[in-house]
Amino acid sequence: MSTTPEPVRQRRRGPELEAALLEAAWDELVEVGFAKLTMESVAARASTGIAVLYRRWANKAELVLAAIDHYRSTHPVELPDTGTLRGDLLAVLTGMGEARADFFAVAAGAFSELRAGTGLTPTQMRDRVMGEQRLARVRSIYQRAHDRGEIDLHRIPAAVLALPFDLVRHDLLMDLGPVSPARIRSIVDELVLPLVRAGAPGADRADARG
Amino acid sequence: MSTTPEPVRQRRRGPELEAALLEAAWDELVEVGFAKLTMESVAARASTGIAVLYRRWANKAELVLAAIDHYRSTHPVELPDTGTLRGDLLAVLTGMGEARADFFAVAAGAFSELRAGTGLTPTQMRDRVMGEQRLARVRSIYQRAHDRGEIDLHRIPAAVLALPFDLVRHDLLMDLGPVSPARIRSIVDELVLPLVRAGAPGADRADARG
DNA sequence: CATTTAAGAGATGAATTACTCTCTTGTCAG
DNA sequence: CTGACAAGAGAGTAATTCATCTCTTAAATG
Repeated sequence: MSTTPEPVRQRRRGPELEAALLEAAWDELVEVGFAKLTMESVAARASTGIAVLYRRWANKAELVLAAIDHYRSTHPVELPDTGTLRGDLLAVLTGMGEARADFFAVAAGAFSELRAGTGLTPTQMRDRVMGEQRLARVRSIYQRAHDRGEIDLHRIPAAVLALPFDLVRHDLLMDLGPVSPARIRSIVDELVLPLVRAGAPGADRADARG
Repeated sequence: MSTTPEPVRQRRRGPELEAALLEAAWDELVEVGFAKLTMESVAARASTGIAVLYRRWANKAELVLAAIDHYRSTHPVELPDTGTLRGDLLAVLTGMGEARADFFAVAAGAFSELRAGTGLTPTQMRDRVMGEQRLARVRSIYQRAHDRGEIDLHRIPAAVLALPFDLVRHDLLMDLGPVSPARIRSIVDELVLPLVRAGAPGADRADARG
């Protein structure tokens, strides 16, 4: 009976509190957007006071930037391994559409105001918000397809490799909502696969074989 | 000597004044963005008072929306006729990159704040700002190529036709600046043309001819 | 247990700004 | 020439909100 008296924590502290603050800020961004987000609305949503926010971030722009970073790093796009290039592309684009729908809606809305608040150039701002990875992380998908002999990587233009991700990003920005499975299948089957197969091993004039 | 005394107009009126107001608002949008644009800054730039603005537009959101409309309709994307699909695409994409660089930078920045101010949904907002044309206007380029026998229009997926414009739009949104000629050539020569030729007249298995 | 740190709560200052109202005067219609 | 309309100029209001500061008290540290 004399076990630890279970310390009913009444106050969050450190990383736990910080995560709660950033999530509150993110939720405010999604619901009301950058302009209508106030330090008080974030503090109220996190059930705390604005002093707690200013103790960590110098101003609204810094807080929002940190909230965007936090969301991106806690909601990564999964890199699948299905065994085929087509399967990998369908999976990663679907994951990207889901994991990044809110992200692009928020980032697009806060972009120019954040620039004004931080003094960064458009390019700096984009790299800061997007994580400046772009093609880098997904390259492994193409590398595996190359190793399997599905494609000849060094014969495929970079524009082709970036194409599916550019288009999903485009759709996310234009619709500010999820990308339909039909659209993803169209991108893969009608655009990417025909283009990569034009440069597939032994496919220079592939059809001339028959 | 008794010619008309050349009425030195001291006050702009009607359409002339309205155009000056909308251009002043647009310039403010480009220079300082939506958040930092104030009714007073627009009025000052147009050398008038804010009452003149409120006599025409009920609030800041309406003014900005009108300024965006005005810019789009006074800066249309040229639809060239060069005689070849490749030439037409290069020309129209170049024109789009130039005529729409500022446009996307401004529209992206004002988007979410405008939504809050007007109460429109994201899709309504997009159609309002973009003019909901998208593919419609440029279809004539493909139609002419079809009539010349360059392509077989009804065998080409819609995603292929939209591709170049989606990508230029993507680049404009991501870089918030002009699209390089090299990138446009890459889009046309490495992506669009290989895809449309896959569906060109008598090209099902074209290379089997040789 | 004593000490330090920071969380919770909120009052306050200062600046910005959307929007209204007033008044004078130039411009157009009849 | 006259009357209606709106441009030009600006004062003023009301609300919002970023940011600072104070004070009490819970929780971590040794």
